[in-house]
Amino acid sequence: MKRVDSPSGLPPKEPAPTRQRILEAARVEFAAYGLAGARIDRIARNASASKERLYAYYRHKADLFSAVLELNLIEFASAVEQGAGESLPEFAGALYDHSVAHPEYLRMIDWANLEGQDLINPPLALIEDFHAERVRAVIALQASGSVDASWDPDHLNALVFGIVSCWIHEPAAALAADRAPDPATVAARRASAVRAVERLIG
Amino acid sequence: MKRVDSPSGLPPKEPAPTRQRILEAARVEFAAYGLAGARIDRIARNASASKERLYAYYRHKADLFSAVLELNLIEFASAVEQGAGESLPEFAGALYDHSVAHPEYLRMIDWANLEGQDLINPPLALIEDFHAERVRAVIALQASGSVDASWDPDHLNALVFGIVSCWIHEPAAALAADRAPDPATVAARRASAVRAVERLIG
DNA sequence: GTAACAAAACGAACTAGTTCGTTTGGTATA
DNA sequence: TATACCAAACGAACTAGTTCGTTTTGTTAC
Repeated sequence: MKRVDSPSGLPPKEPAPTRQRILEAARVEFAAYGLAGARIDRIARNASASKERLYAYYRHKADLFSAVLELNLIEFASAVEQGAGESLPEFAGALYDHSVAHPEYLRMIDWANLEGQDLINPPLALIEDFHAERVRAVIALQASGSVDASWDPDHLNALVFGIVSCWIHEPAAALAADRAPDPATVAARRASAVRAVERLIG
Repeated sequence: MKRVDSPSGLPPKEPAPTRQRILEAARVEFAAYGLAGARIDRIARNASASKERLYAYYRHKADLFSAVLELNLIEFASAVEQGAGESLPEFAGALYDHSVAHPEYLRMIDWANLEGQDLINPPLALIEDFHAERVRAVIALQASGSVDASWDPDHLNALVFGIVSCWIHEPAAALAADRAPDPATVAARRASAVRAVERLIG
């Protein structure tokens, strides 16, 4: 019997090796439920894989969590560095857009923050690299004169991050958000975040 | 035989009714491990109470979580309204101080944000009340001319919240914080947060 | 004071369901 | 044959929640 992965004449559609399907399913699961709340059986089922395979590729649940976190950090960093060059307000806007389009990334970071304090062996280095690069970018902007040089670049970086993600963490905004993105609100918030950063650097 | 609650001549030391000891232990447990990660047995043990008593006072685990969240929100709101009146930067400073002295409150809010989306029956109203009050305060400050009136008060409120808590959520700062508060850093961050808010309202 | 009573609490065992991680037997592919 | 895989099941530990007999504590009446 032949493989029927691509029924029509469509491109081969690389059948997504089992390992990656598992990682992808784990990504969804961990972002939604965190480490303690995630269920291995659910990950395997959603990956259309067997648990036997899951444990063939990842030793522990925490191992898989760590792999997801690592992948997320890499993708997040690369996505962020796209809209990085120009100005800090533009960067904030790009970051905001990304967080709206892909909330899983910030969720995963929050989970790691709350319950992953121990199992951040490879991820930790990634975080530090990413952070260092961002701080370098801020320093460069300060040197170029477009950003107030009296700010501690480390602090300014954190502030931008905090401003962009404020609606995700502010209780009223976050809990009221039972499936109600509302394009107009999103746009208005984006504008406020950008404006806030503009004021900071002025 | 006489009561031997206070061995020495110290004040009676109201022996903390079981129910409250349970609530207090649950507070610590949930703030540390979240809803899914918390262990009922551990709560009972740390409360020096029996599980029988725990379930006599609270129906479910989620019930207890909800009670903890509610208590936290009430205390947080009242603590916050202390340093509320004056200026927005001062308010931000007070909020920052509180978050440093009592990180459990923001942790609990984060947990609720991530995994408590369903069980926020009484808490939700509290959050909305607290939010409404904060927004009113911002509007008053705008009317008095001390805060730029062109800001959406709702947004400004969220921004202040995001600025104050940015070091809690920024990955590098949060994960690097393996028991390293460092008074000087804390003070510098506080100053930056206050300064950031000053720039926003100017 | 003390006997009687009830509420609050203890503690230990127990139920029933869940969950991680492992194993086993079997199929398909190269 | 060897590798990758699956479906199913299993075991052991864990967990929420319950039950029950006993003890402590506070109150009320005598």
